[in-house]
Parts: sequence; C-alpha cells; structure tokens
Amino acid sequence: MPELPEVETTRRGIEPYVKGSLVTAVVVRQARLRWPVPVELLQQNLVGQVVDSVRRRAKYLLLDVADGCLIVHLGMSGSLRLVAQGVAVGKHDHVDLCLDTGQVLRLTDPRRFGAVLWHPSRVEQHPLLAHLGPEPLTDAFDGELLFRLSRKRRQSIKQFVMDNRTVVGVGNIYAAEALFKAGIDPRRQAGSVSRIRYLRLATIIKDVLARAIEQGGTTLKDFVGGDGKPGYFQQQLQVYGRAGEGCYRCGRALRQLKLGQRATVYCPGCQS
DNA sequence: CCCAAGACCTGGCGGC
DNA sequence: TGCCGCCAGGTCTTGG
Repeated sequence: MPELPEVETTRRGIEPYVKGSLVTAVVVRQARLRWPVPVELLQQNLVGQVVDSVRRRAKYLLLDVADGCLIVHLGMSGSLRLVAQGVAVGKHDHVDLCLDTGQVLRLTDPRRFGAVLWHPSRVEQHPLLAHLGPEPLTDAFDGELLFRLSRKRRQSIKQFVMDNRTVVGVGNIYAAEALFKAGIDPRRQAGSVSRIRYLRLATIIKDVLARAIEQGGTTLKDFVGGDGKPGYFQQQLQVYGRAGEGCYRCGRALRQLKLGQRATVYCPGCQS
C-alpha cells in the first residue's frame, strides 16, 4: 500500500493528534511482523512518555520520545489510524498505542511485512536507516546525483531509482510513472542514460511525489491517511495498473513486463 | 562491490 | 461453490 506519499500523508494525518500527547499503554496482539515487535522495550520506554515529534525518513515513521524513538514501517499492506478508545479490534489490528487523549493509534497490517521497532538513541544511526540515500524532495537529491551514481551500473534504470541507496521513497508506482513522464524505457541500463535525461528524471520524480502528497496519496485497495480520508492520486496515474490499455499520450497499448520481480508498465511508443 | 533471486505474509481475483 | 495458481504498494538477506 504505502509509498512515500502515502506514508507522508499518514504522518500529516496523525501528527496533530499524536504530537504532545502522552502514551498510556502499548498493546501488542501480534508481535510477529517483519521482525519481532520488542514488546517489553516498548512498554518500558514509551508508557508515561510524551511524543515530542512525528517524523518521516524514507518510508519509516518516527515517533520521538525523550529517551529514544519508535520506528514504524507500513510494509506492503500496513496502515495507521487513530480510533477512539474501545473501538472493536479487527483481525489484522496488531499494535495499539493508547494516548491520554482517549484516542488510540492503531497499526493494521494484513500481510505483516511492516515493522514496529525501538531505538534508544539517535535514530538516524539505526542499521535500517544508516545507509539510506537522500530524501527525494530535498536539494540533496538531483539529477547530478543520479548521473554520478549510475555510471557503470548495468541494472535497469527502474531498479536503480527504486534502490533506497540511490534515493529513498521511489516505489513501484511512482518509478513507473516518473519513467513514463521522462520518456525513458524502464529496461534501459542505468549506466547508459545521459546526464541530460537524469536531470529531467530527477525533476519529474520530485514533481510526481510532491503532487501525489498534495492529493493525499494513491488509494489502492483501502488505503486511507491517518485522518481517514482517501487519496486521490490514483486518478492521475498514467501507466501503473493500465497494462494493455491505450497510452494517454500516443494511444498505443501499454506493455507490462517484470523487472526485479516487479510488474513494470510502460509505453512502447513514448519511452525509449 | 554489483546484481538477481529468495524470503517473509495474507487476501483477492480469474479460471476451471 | 471450491480449489489452485497468480498477483499485490517493500526491502532485507542470501548467494553467485
């Protein structure tokens, strides 16, 4: 479900309700997520603490308290919602953070690829975060970086831009969309793409992600942001999920193939 | 170091 | 209806 725009939408949705409130309890019904949820650590370190800030790094949501940080990843199918205390618990509602406001921050994740972890100090140094590339919407990410990192790389450009060491937050949907808008064939070897094309691609990646965030993310299945509102970006998708249908630009049938085990849709006429 | 494939899970869908 | 194979927004881990 969540790519960066969906995670950022979630962050913005929950921040007003979570920031500044005190954690009264942590309830873990299913500790077997991507990694075991450290129940004891969470209860010892979070309960009685005030959440100072709700941040995002890549697709990780970070809830800071005085002595450390709660790390949440939504995986493929996770979502975070605020519900009133006492709301019935569903089959895939694995973790609750109960707040002194009477609300509960609830993690739902059917596929359990998500994660809930604790880090006792500078969270940027957590092994999962330490080697991430730059945030796509900052000046640290640009076409020069893409060009430089891509030299001598033989993997496809799509896999290259989806690699979190290159830049974070470009998932399967937005990689396909950005490459379509940039007119680049997703199968192209990263190292064979020109500097000029990378400059344009970086601008497009920023634009696509920023616009998706503005629209509240892409709603696939039942994604909703923390405020319960659906996203509307799916109405803007040019290629993702449209294999076999006509290209909006040239009319040719969009094709689908696999790159790095991921479905990849592109236009044989507009992308080369 | 680079790269591809495997692994982790559940649920929904199309086909027979 | 029921079962089977395939597919799905991520990314760590393994093996060549």
